[in-house]
Amino acid sequence: MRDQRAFEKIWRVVARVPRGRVATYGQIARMAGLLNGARTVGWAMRALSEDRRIGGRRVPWHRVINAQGAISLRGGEDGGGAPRQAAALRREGITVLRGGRIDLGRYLWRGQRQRT
DNA sequence: CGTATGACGAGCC
DNA sequence: AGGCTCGCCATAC
Repeated sequence: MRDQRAFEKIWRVVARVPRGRVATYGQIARMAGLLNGARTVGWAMRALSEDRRIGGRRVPWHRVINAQGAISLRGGEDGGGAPRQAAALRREGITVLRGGRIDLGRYLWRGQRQRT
Protein backbone atom coordinates (compact mmCIF):
# COMPACT_ATOMS: atom_id res chain seq x y z
CA MET A 1 0.00 0.00 0.00
CA ARG A 2 2.06 2.85 -1.14
CA ASP A 3 0.93 6.36 -0.72
CA GLN A 4 -1.33 5.14 1.97
CA ARG A 5 -3.55 7.94 3.05
CA ALA A 6 -3.02 9.30 6.51
CA PHE A 7 -6.57 8.46 7.34
CA GLU A 8 -6.02 4.79 6.91
CA LYS A 9 -3.03 4.86 9.20
CA ILE A 10 -5.08 6.69 11.76
CA TRP A 11 -7.95 4.28 11.48
CA ARG A 12 -5.58 1.42 11.96
CA VAL A 13 -4.31 2.90 15.19
CA VAL A 14 -7.81 3.62 16.44
CA ALA A 15 -8.73 0.03 15.73
CA ARG A 16 -6.08 -0.98 18.26
CA VAL A 17 -7.76 0.79 21.13
CA PRO A 18 -9.18 -1.97 23.34
CA ARG A 19 -12.76 -2.07 24.50
CA GLY A 20 -13.47 -0.23 27.71
CA ARG A 21 -10.60 2.13 27.12
CA VAL A 22 -10.14 5.50 25.45
CA ALA A 23 -7.40 7.39 23.65
CA THR A 24 -6.86 11.05 22.88
CA TYR A 25 -6.62 12.60 19.45
CA GLY A 26 -3.06 13.68 20.08
CA GLN A 27 -2.14 10.23 21.25
CA ILE A 28 -3.60 8.60 18.16
CA ALA A 29 -1.85 11.10 15.95
CA ARG A 30 1.48 10.38 17.56
CA MET A 31 1.03 6.65 17.18
CA ALA A 32 0.09 7.16 13.57
CA GLY A 33 3.34 8.98 12.99
CA LEU A 34 2.08 12.53 13.16
CA LEU A 35 3.73 14.72 15.74
CA ASN A 36 0.97 17.26 16.03
CA GLY A 37 -1.76 15.88 13.93
CA ALA A 38 -4.53 15.83 16.45
CA ARG A 39 -6.73 17.82 14.14
CA THR A 40 -6.01 15.42 11.34
CA VAL A 41 -7.21 12.58 13.52
CA GLY A 42 -10.44 14.42 14.09
CA TRP A 43 -10.68 14.89 10.36
CA ALA A 44 -10.22 11.17 9.85
CA MET A 45 -12.87 10.37 12.42
CA ARG A 46 -15.31 12.69 10.74
CA ALA A 47 -14.66 11.12 7.37
CA LEU A 48 -15.17 7.79 9.03
CA SER A 49 -18.57 8.60 10.46
CA GLU A 50 -19.96 8.36 7.01
CA ASP A 51 -19.19 4.68 6.81
CA ARG A 52 -17.99 3.69 10.25
CA ARG A 53 -16.07 0.82 8.82
CA ILE A 54 -12.95 0.28 6.81
CA GLY A 55 -12.43 -2.82 4.77
CA GLY A 56 -15.11 -4.55 6.77
CA ARG A 57 -13.24 -3.73 9.95
CA ARG A 58 -15.16 -1.76 12.52
CA VAL A 59 -13.39 1.30 13.84
CA PRO A 60 -14.13 2.23 17.46
CA TRP A 61 -14.27 5.96 16.79
CA HIS A 62 -16.18 6.49 20.01
CA ARG A 63 -13.08 5.63 22.03
CA VAL A 64 -11.31 8.71 20.77
CA ILE A 65 -11.69 11.79 22.92
CA ASN A 66 -9.75 15.02 23.38
CA ALA A 67 -6.81 15.64 25.71
CA GLN A 68 -9.13 17.18 28.25
CA GLY A 69 -10.74 13.83 28.69
CA ALA A 70 -14.01 14.91 27.17
CA ILE A 71 -16.09 14.06 24.16
CA SER A 72 -15.24 16.60 21.56
CA LEU A 73 -18.07 16.11 19.15
CA ARG A 74 -19.90 19.34 18.79
CA GLY A 75 -23.33 19.69 20.12
CA GLY A 76 -24.89 16.76 18.49
CA GLU A 77 -27.61 18.00 16.29
CA ASP A 78 -30.56 15.73 15.99
CA GLY A 79 -29.24 13.42 18.64
CA GLY A 80 -26.26 12.34 16.60
CA GLY A 81 -22.72 12.74 17.78
CA ALA A 82 -21.88 13.29 21.43
CA PRO A 83 -24.88 11.58 23.02
CA ARG A 84 -24.28 8.60 20.86
CA GLN A 85 -20.59 8.45 21.69
CA ALA A 86 -21.33 8.73 25.40
CA ALA A 87 -23.81 5.89 25.15
CA ALA A 88 -21.33 3.72 23.27
CA LEU A 89 -18.68 4.32 25.92
CA ARG A 90 -20.99 3.59 28.81
CA ARG A 91 -21.96 0.40 27.11
CA GLU A 92 -18.32 -0.62 27.43
CA GLY A 93 -18.31 0.06 31.11
CA ILE A 94 -16.79 3.51 30.93
CA THR A 95 -18.22 6.10 33.26
CA VAL A 96 -19.07 9.23 31.34
CA LEU A 97 -19.62 12.19 33.60
CA ARG A 98 -21.86 15.11 32.97
CA GLY A 99 -20.59 17.17 30.10
CA GLY A 100 -19.14 14.12 28.40
CA ARG A 101 -16.11 14.12 30.64
CA ILE A 102 -14.16 10.95 31.25
CA ASP A 103 -11.48 10.14 33.82
CA LEU A 104 -8.39 9.71 31.68
CA GLY A 105 -6.29 8.46 34.56
CA ARG A 106 -8.71 5.60 34.80
CA TYR A 107 -9.61 4.78 31.22
CA LEU A 108 -6.80 6.16 29.07
CA TRP A 109 -5.33 3.48 26.89
CA ARG A 110 -1.65 2.93 27.41
CA GLY A 111 -0.28 2.15 24.01
CA GLN A 112 2.69 -0.13 23.77
CA ARG A 113 4.75 2.80 22.66
CA GLN A 114 4.19 4.54 25.90
CA ARG A 115 6.23 3.23 28.76
CA THR A 116 5.36 3.64 32.33
C1' DC B 1 -1.40 26.13 -6.50
C1' DG B 2 -3.36 29.25 -2.61
C1' DT B 3 -7.04 29.58 0.77
C1' DA B 4 -10.21 27.78 4.08
C1' DT B 5 -11.67 24.37 7.34
C1' DG B 6 -11.78 21.07 11.31
C1' DA B 7 -14.41 15.16 16.23
C1' DC B 8 -7.28 19.15 18.54
C1' DG B 9 -3.51 20.97 21.73
C1' DA B 10 -0.79 24.03 24.34
C1' DG B 11 -0.13 28.70 25.88
C1' DC B 12 -1.87 33.21 27.59
C1' DC B 13 -4.75 36.46 29.73
C1' DA C 1 -11.15 27.73 36.00
C1' DG C 2 -12.82 29.61 31.63
C1' DG C 3 -12.25 31.67 27.29
C1' DC C 4 -9.39 33.29 23.28
C1' DT C 5 -5.48 32.83 19.93
C1' DC C 6 -2.04 30.61 17.36
C1' DG C 7 0.10 26.52 15.66
C1' DC C 8 -0.01 21.90 13.14
C1' DC C 9 -1.42 18.43 9.53
C1' DA C 10 -4.12 16.63 5.81
C1' DT C 11 -8.26 17.44 2.81
C1' DA C 12 -11.55 20.13 -0.05
C1' DC C 13 -12.42 23.72 -3.38
